[in-house]
Amino acid sequence: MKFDTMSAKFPEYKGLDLPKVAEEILGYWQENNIFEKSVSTRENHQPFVFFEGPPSANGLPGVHHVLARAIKDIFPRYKTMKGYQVKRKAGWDTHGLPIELGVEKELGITKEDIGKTISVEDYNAACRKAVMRYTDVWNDLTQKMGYWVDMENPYITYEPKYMESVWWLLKQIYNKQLIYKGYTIQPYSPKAGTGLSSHELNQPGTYQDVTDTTIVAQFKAIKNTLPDFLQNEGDIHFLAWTTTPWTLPSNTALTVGPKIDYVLVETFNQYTFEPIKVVLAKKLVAYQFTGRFIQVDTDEALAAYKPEDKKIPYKIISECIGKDLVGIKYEQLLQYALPNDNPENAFRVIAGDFVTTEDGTGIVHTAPTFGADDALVAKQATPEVPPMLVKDENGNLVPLVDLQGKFRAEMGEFAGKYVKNEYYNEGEAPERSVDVEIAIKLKEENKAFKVEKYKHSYPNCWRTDKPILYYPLDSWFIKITDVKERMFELNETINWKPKATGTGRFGNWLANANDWNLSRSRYWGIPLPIWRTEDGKEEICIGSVEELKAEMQKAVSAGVLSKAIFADFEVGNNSEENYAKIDLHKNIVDTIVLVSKSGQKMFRESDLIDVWFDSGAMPYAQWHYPFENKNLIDKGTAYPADFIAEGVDQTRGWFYTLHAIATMVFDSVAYKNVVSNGLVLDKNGQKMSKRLGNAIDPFETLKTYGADATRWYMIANANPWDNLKFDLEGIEEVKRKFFGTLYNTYSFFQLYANLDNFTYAEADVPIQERPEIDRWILSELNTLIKKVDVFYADYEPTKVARAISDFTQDYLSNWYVRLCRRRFWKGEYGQDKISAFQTLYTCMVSIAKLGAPIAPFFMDRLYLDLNLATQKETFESVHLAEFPVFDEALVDKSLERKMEAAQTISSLVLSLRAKEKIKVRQPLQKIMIPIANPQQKEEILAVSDLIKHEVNIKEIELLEEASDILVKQIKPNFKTLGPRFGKDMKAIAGAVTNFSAEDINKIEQNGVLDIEVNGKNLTLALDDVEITSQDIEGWLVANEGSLTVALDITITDELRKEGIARELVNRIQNLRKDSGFEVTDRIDVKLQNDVQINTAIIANMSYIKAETLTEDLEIIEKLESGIEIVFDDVNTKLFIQKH
RNA sequence: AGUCUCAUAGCUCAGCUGGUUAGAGCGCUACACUGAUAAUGUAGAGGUCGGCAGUUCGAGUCUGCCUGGGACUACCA
Repeated sequence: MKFDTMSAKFPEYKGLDLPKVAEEILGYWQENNIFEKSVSTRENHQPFVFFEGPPSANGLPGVHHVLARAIKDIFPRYKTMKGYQVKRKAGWDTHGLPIELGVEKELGITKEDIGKTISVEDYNAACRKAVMRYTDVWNDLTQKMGYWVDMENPYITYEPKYMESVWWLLKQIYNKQLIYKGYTIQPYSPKAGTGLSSHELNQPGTYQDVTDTTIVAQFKAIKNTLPDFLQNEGDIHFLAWTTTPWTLPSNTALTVGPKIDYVLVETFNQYTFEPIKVVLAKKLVAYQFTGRFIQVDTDEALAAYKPEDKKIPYKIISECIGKDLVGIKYEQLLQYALPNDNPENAFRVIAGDFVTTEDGTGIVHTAPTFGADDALVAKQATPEVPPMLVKDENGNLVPLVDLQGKFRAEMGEFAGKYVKNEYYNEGEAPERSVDVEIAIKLKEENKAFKVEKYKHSYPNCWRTDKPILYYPLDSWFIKITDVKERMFELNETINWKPKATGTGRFGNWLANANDWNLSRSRYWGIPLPIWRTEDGKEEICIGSVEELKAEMQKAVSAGVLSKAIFADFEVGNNSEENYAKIDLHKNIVDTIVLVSKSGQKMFRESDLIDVWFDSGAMPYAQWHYPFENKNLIDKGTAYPADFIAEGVDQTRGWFYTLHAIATMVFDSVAYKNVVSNGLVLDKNGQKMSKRLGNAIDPFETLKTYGADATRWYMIANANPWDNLKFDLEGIEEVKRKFFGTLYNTYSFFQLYANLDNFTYAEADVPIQERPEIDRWILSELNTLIKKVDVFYADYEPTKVARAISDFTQDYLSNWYVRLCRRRFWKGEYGQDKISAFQTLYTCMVSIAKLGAPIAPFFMDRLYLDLNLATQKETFESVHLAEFPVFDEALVDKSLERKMEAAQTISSLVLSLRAKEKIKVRQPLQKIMIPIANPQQKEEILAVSDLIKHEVNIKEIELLEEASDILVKQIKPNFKTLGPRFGKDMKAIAGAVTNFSAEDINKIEQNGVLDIEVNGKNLTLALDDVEITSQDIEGWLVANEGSLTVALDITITDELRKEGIARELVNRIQNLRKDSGFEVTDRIDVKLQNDVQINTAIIANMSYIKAETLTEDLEIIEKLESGIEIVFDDVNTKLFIQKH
């Protein structure tokens, strides 16, 4: 495509084809490097920093990416137009479990095969290849949707430079002593021998209903630790329920809800029939004492119980709250082992907020080795409750269950048994599971209050289909708990859109943040750069390739490493060639053995770093900081981000990791403004998914509707943070209503501007010399510019789109152009016409600029087309142009009000005409409008010509308020009266509504009126009431708000003739058009004689001729050719021909 | 289960610090207009503002509870 700059015409189009516009403009951008220029022309301008959250190229893009990326695109474009330089580096997230799982599926292998049937090297190579599979598709979408991001030099998380920066960051955190290795309870599959990520746990079908043996166990309190009020009650047992009896030997605490009510109940054990006193939540007494139990009130009833009785009596003897129980110690239930550390702190009652009274007993059996909540609550207790960990053969602390899921040797008769029967091989499982055996044992020892089967949902390993175990695993953590307060503080300075996500979801999350588990026992990711001696006493964290080389050198010298790798890597050489020589992935760095200070071998900790750390590191790693581009970060030119945007689902993902790393390493925010966008649902509000078949293909959509309509629809329809119900019909509507209107406006302009050779060659018509309506639309335009600028600056794109489209449709098209049509095609090419052209041109150029960030292709087309003929600006693209500047001098609020009044009045008159079935073509004599004050009078007079023309009436009569033909109505002003009179409001409202015409007159004239309500005297000011003229006696009246219009519907003979003349003009114009005449052709007209029209024609001859460019008009007795014309009582024939 | 979020006309959405008659567009019906015409105008139908309580002279708007949709986190004796 060519843009012929010498042409002086505005291009003409056959129709609106948005996809074609997008395609052409995209080609234009590419040919002329517009994107590059949008950055390079802003060299040395203030930077506006944007971070691109990296998508994974492993999956295909969906429509939701179009929304997310439209938002990411809008603000950088806006800021560019505002003069900022906005660099936008694309990025790819290349590591992580989804990629690994995808590769495993493709290769038909499982995790266990890695390192066996396939080398880690080959496996990683497969991942590397797989992850960039769809980059072409992504690049294609990026271009077609008009997303400007630098895809030439993206950051890629698997590149050595990126990984080196990640290591550096991690080392900074390590040096601040925020990294430690510790246990955490994780889902673990004993059969697969691996921990499961939450992602794996969320696979469909993971949770299944299983029936387990559950036990309500009796834990015997130690007497001297009981509070006073329980001292004299004899033996007391706590009741605690478990669905996993095999964890009972690992019990080290009981947890109660501090605010929950508990009771002491006296009764008998149903298995041993021994008398017992038990503690449980008050709410759950009825739930536990079912079946054979019966409540009694007296000690006698209790005492009367005999073991052979069918019913077992129970009696509530005292009550307390959970807090009162905290600190009580109890005897260990199953004494096989003691915790290795601080056993004296075990076996006591602690408090936990997670305790509920939904089921069980309200007292939770707590085994910190096998439950995440348990571990947490045990840790929070003072002193800490130790987990049941014992020393193994090597002196390491381990739980009572080994990694195969078997009880350890300490477990006596249970030793060597699997804790779940499902873990045995087919046919090898014993008849009684460990759970059942424990139940029997407890029953015999008077330690089981109740044993029963219970059905609940429990997660199974998606690979082995066996139940998972919650098991403590070794992991590396970042001590977020140490920095969360600072994170919370820094978060307060971030501008979140919407606010609630920041203060609510994110803020709350920060306030209760747990330590960040960095470890992933996978293969394809950034390895933890920590090497450790076997005893774990010495370790080193590596923060650069340079450091690693130095350490390897030491290791070689010490003889623990045979040969240092990366030998030909030159330290300090940041060239791509140099970095191409190294690879920091697991398969490589695991071969490196380092030497400790004391001369021992150190091996790399085998885990990888959580991929979320990768993405949170991008502000620095994308620049290979601090090894290169140090100033970009240190001087703040590329950090922190002014703006980022992603889906709400990233709140605890990317938004979090960015924030965490920035806080820990730089004590800074990573971003100042963040927009979190909602989901894209289908038109019924269902989540889009391939499975449901309701997913929309983004390419299809862009191809059908074009990027502009799609983007405009997505942005205008709902706030970015609300979920979008995506409906193709909505795009269709946007196309028709907004782009169609704008296109029509342009076509209209183009048609007449080209006819008159308007090229904006003349000097601007001074604003004072432009007609009222021009000044009005320019005033509205500037009001719009101001609003839009504020909305963009405030990250409110939806408000921007709606404001622009309201202006375009309501003000520009439906009012300005409609009322001004004649000015464009009638009369001389003089000042008025030039003013009209200039005004409309200005409006359209401004709309192009204002809307360019949202509809980048169409607005550029519009801008270029307008500019083509005028050469007013030298920019090659609207995106290189400057954002319109608000000119306060052009804003005339009073004029805006006047025009609004004109519109309201016109619409009232039109509605009256419609009611009376008097068509607008029939002129009427006058309307009357009551006015409240001189200002209103002046305002209506200013636009009276417009009104007269618009509704086809001859005169407007303004009625002063004193006029007695007005019927007035009065209403109280609640806003002023309410606060003053409170409870008396109702009475006052009643009184005011019942005011007589006399009362109304009085308050109007005196400005005040004294009234008496509820025996109180009070004074009403004019402000306290609203007076409107509701009616004019004997006239046809309509009103809206405070405006009232009365219409004179008498049609005089003269008016009737004029109506006929107008009707004829209309028919002639239609015929001209149907005959295909040019707008400028002059014609001759012949009309057949009709009694009705002759006098009308004669009376309005010059008018008819002027309107229709008629040279000769003849009335002929009998017209042979010509078309028949019938209206009202008229029946004639019409013939026209070129003069 | 917890945290957050949403709920206004058949559909998509406005509704400012509470002010008495809740708006717009689309769609539907009827009528009009016709040198922007695959547009436009006017009128009509269509709402217990998710439900229940409370605060208030007054609640779509503030508070609490409940119901339903969604997101995230967790998976619990």
